[in-house]
Amino acid sequence: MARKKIPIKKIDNINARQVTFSKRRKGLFKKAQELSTLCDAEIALIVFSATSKLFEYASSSMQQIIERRDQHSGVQGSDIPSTGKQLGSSSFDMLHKEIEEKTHELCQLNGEDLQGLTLQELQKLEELLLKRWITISKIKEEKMTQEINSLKTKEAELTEENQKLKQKLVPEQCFESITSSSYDFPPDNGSSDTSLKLGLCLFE
Amino acid sequence: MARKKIPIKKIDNINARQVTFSKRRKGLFKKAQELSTLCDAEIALIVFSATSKLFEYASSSMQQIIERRDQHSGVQGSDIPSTGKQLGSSSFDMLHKEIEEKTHELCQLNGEDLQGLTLQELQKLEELLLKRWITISKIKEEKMTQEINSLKTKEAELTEENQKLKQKLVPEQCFESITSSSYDFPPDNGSSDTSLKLGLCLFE
DNA sequence: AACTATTGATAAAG
DNA sequence: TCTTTATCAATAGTT
Repeated sequence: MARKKIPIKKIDNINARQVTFSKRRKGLFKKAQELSTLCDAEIALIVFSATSKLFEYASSSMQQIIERRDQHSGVQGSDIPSTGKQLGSSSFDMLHKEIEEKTHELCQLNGEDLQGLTLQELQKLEELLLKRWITISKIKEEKMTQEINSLKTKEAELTEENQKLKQKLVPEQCFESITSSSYDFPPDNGSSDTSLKLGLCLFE
Repeated sequence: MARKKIPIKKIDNINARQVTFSKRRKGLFKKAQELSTLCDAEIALIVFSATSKLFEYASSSMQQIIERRDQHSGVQGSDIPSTGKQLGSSSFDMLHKEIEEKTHELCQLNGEDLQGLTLQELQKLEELLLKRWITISKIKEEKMTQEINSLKTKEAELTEENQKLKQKLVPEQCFESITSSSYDFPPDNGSSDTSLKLGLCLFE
């Protein structure tokens, strides 16, 4: 590029590396912004320095672009049928629907005026969305845990009541069967155990 | 850049725009790769063309870099205490722990040799990780839904049995209380309703 | 896609 | 760090 051509390999001199990083980073961000403007492209650029400092550029919202990429990857190469939704998980469907609605709302609000916002405004918006997402995830998990615990408590109480009722009945009378279906469950193990031991094999 | 200087604004001519997009995109990716190599930086670059085609470069693993960025953002501005983990959601903790362990394992496996892999190898690795993540999420939700449904079924069956046992008892004898604690639940509403209506307000 | 005249980016120096 | 400047690299327009 200048006074001399340099080989593309890690610059040994720490100082020179720092200087080159500053210069080239600036250039890279400029090129990204130009490409975005000239060709109407949506671009996200994340750079971590060797010292772990974060620099980033996004032509619109960083989070939005990342999610868009996730969708692409998911649609392209996913061999996973949407099992979760096929089962009667109405509560999750409602949550997902709600999140999707809100995301859509956000897109509409910003629409094409996204270009008019400052980078700072966009970044704040983006961070806000991320936080919401995290919050929703945590709330969802918390709710599900609560429901599971609540149901387990109910089960235990009902089982206990059943035991006592049976004790009352047995010594005094009839041995006739009381219900048609069997409901003497084995001690709670297996299918109802929430713990998952997934046989993960990351390199196949 | 060449024969003539062009203003940095959206190129009107569609053909010219397409050509410029190809050329400058190639240049941008090269610059990103060079900066990464020269200065030991971790870089992720996502580009969507105006026609929604996805192009991406990542110096290591795209997903890893995005997650690293999430952590940065999260640590900086998160006002969310980790509520989920404080409650006794042991099953989730186990899942999270497992995922974290596997991710760590992956990092160690690649280590600094990440640079030695080809871009294609890295992209495959990255896609694989993303797929794993999606799979795990879906499996997790499916398992939880199954457990909730299973518990609800148990509850219904136990309740039915209780009803029948009570009918057997009541006409024949004793009005003494059978158990010490009360377990006459109100008809299932409120706390155990999995449906969430989160009062989301995305702009505050 | 290939060429080339220019502009733009930047390595080294101050 | 900022500026300068000599050079190299990218690319707009052309073929």
